[in-house]
Amino acid sequence: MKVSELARRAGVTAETVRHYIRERLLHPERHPNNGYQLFDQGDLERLRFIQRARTLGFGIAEIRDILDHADHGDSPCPLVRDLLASRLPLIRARIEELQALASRMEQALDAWAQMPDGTPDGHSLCQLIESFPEPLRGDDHRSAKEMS
Amino acid sequence: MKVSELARRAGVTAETVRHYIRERLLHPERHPNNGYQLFDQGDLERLRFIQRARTLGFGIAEIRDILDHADHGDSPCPLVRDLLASRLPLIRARIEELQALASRMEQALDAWAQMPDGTPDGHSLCQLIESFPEPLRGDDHRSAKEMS
DNA sequence: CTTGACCCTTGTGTTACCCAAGGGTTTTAT
DNA sequence: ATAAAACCCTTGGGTAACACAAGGGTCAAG
Repeated sequence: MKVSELARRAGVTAETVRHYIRERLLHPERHPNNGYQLFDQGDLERLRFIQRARTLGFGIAEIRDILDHADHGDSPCPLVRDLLASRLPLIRARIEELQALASRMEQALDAWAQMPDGTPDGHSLCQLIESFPEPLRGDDHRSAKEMS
Repeated sequence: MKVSELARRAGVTAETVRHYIRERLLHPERHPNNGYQLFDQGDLERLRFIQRARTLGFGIAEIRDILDHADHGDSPCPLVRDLLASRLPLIRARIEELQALASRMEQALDAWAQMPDGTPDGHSLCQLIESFPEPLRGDDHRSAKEMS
């Protein structure tokens, strides 16, 4: 099958497939005449594996490592376990950040009721935001547009 | 004060300050002789405002809008409220995604105990990942490295 | 007067794709 | 058979919010 069909069967875009090829996660054959990239059932399974790994939070470089191990006949499972174990706490931390963020937002919206939103007097930009505590240091945010 | 001092007082790097200048969130004066960027107390407050807005999940473009409104004498509060209200559900959705992700990861690590991780037989890459349900469509992930 | 500590601008890298352009190929419909 | 639709290829640029390095000017202290 060709790019678009593989993509359709896996439920991704053709661009995504081509991206994975560029990143060497997939190694399709080439039709000798026209240079088209050709995939078989194994590639479809491989792509589905990639998708599952992505939902588990693995990055492309990590998936490439996993696949390379497997391609060389080594079991990638211990690698996967370590990656999973090391990332889990980060995810938990991220969840807490976002929960704190959501709380602040709700708090802000709730507080809106008893605050005037008149024109700023030259000192205040927006009472609502200005009344929040200072970030105090530490990586926070990196959250908004990421979510599309 | 100059870039580094402003940065230090606000608890960010000088690079971040320069980035905000490039993005027109800050408009420092220039020392006529050497071209150094000079900030005053108002800029420090402005930078702190930006930090708080960032922890509330606002993007730089949105903060620029907010600041521009205020600079023109308009109250940015209604704008802020709308932005907050429209982003909150996205954040909640993102939290649920990550919680599901964490659950899958824990489930995977727990299941590890009763699974052999022998060399793949040519069909299985990693039982653990392959045994997961297919993504089934829908934007998931975008989570790992984002969290540094 | 020479370090060392800053300052400036510009350019590159990060993540996982999306999208457009320009140009060949294959399939389909007339 | 042929023309248009549909798909293929590669290359290059864009996204968010900075970090970092290079190359070069400036300034305060010893």
